[in-house]
Amino acid sequence: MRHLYTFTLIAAVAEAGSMRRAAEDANITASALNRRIRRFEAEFGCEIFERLPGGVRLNPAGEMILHHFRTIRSDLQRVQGQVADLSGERRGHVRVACSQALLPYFLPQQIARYRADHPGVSFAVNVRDRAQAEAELQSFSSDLVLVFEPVSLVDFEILHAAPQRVMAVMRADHPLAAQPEIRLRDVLAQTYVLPTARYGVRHILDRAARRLQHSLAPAVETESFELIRHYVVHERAIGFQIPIGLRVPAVPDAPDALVARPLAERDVPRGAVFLGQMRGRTLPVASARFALQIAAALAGLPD
Amino acid sequence: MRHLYTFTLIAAVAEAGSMRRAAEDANITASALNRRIRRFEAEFGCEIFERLPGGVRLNPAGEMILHHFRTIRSDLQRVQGQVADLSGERRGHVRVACSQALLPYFLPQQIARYRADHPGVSFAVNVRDRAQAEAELQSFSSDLVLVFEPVSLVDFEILHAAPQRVMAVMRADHPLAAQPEIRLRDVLAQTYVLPTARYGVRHILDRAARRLQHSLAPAVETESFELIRHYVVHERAIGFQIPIGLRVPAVPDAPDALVARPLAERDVPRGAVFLGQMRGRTLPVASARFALQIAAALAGLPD
DNA sequence: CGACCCGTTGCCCAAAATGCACCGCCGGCA
DNA sequence: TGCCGGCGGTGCATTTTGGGCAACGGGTCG
Repeated sequence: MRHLYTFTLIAAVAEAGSMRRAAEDANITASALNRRIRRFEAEFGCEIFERLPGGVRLNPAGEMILHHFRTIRSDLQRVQGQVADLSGERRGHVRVACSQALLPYFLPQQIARYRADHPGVSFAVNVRDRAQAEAELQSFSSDLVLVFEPVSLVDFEILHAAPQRVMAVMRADHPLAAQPEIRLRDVLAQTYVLPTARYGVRHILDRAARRLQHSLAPAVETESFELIRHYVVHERAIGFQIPIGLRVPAVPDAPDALVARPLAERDVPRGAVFLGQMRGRTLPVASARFALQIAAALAGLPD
Repeated sequence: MRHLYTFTLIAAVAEAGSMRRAAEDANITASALNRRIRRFEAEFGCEIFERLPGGVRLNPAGEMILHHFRTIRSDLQRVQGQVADLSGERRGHVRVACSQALLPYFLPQQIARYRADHPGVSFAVNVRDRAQAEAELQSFSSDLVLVFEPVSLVDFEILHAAPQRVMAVMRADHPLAAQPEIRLRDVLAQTYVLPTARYGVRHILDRAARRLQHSLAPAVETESFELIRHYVVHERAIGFQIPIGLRVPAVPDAPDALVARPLAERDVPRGAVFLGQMRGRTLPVASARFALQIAAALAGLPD
């Protein structure tokens, strides 16, 4: 929208850290940009940037302005969505940030189901770790977040929480695969593969290991759960994942097939997948409806 | 602010019901205004006015836009207030809509007390009946509402409720003045003066009378509680008011002095003065602090 | 000290917004 | 029925706004 152009530029400058760089990105000259910002500051009543040698940085007032901007922009999009909705178009766009575990099965299925009813609604799905996901909400970059074990819950309004046990993933012919439930100390004696500290699974395992006076020594540490999953086939190691990210047969049909066994709950407490939005925000219709569907689906999960 | 000019014009057109009249008020020509609105509609994606012979009217989409505008305008003012606050100026403006009963004693005292600490904060006080007050909140024309017995409570977020008995007001030499508590049927046998149906006191009395299979027949019906108060001196009638709007001696010092006696609670249930704001809105600092003070003062009221 | 990048400003011109005159339309009224 | 007045909308000349360009002063870094 035309009337938000100045705010867009302010956001660009804040991100770039320099007017000249932001001006290049926005395809205008630095002088024009500079004058827009100076004019806004005059109107608003105070400067919103600290001028430093080498660039600019938002001051506290500027931070507030930027937040205000993001609020009204998302609010305007919501209004536009509602208007489209009342003219019967039922269009919209849903932006979701989620943990890796939601990618292979859960989200594709849910999105497809939603789009079967509402083909006019498009989706943007971004993979984010726990901390990034919450930042996405605060900056209004995502409407919904679906994440295992969120970090701070500041500005995070919980729409639903689905408990998830941590599962050990291994080849069917792995020595531990015979047990229906696996003790953590048995895992520690084996070769195992872990996600990095940014992820909820690792966080839970770290705490559990600390309680056993152990520290974790993974053979491989990675950001990719897909790598974990494939790696355990090659080295007969143990990987970890939560049920929502798994679809493996209880009875394997081949020795190199994957099996998943829950970790004993007395060793490793269950975590939860949280569905959340920005606190206090009114979601666009499409996002709100999708959130309802997700919440229902999470509630219907086994376990 | 410059970037809200179009919205301001839209609001003016919506209020005036005609572009030409709104253009005159805004000191621009009708053509300029018309083009602004047409351009906005093109940008926004749909028309926001119904074109009628004789003028225009907001359609549902336009109503949403107007509400959006009022939201962001008030939000921007809040941000400006916060910015001023963090630079230590402690300025602000508080807009209160209230019932008549709050005018003579309660609000003047509270405002004076607040301004003693924060002389930079100014106030706007408007008298509104119960329904108008709630409309003021919805249109962001007032920050706070202080009203006896609100009507619908739609979008009305209750910050505090202070119970208030209905008091009968009369001359000290009135026959009923001897009783410490007055029965409604005794009142009905006398001459009495009532506020109109818009006011909470009347509403409560109407219901109470209906329970006694009576209907109210006031000698005088008026919108002004001040008139009621002065009238009962002249005709020895009975008036009504709530304690917060009264400051009369328990023991009168002259036969034409006013006395107030509570109506028996088994006849007339107590009502409440509600302090409220627009639901979900974040108030400017000054308004929020003032609301806290008012809530504390209401909580400390006798009875 | 020079090279470089930064924010900022004066000058000039293009683009956007406005004012003015005018059109077609519709309801009210003689 | 035809005229009048008010309405929203449009073409055109004009004014205002905003952007591009070049240059300045100030700061850092090599």
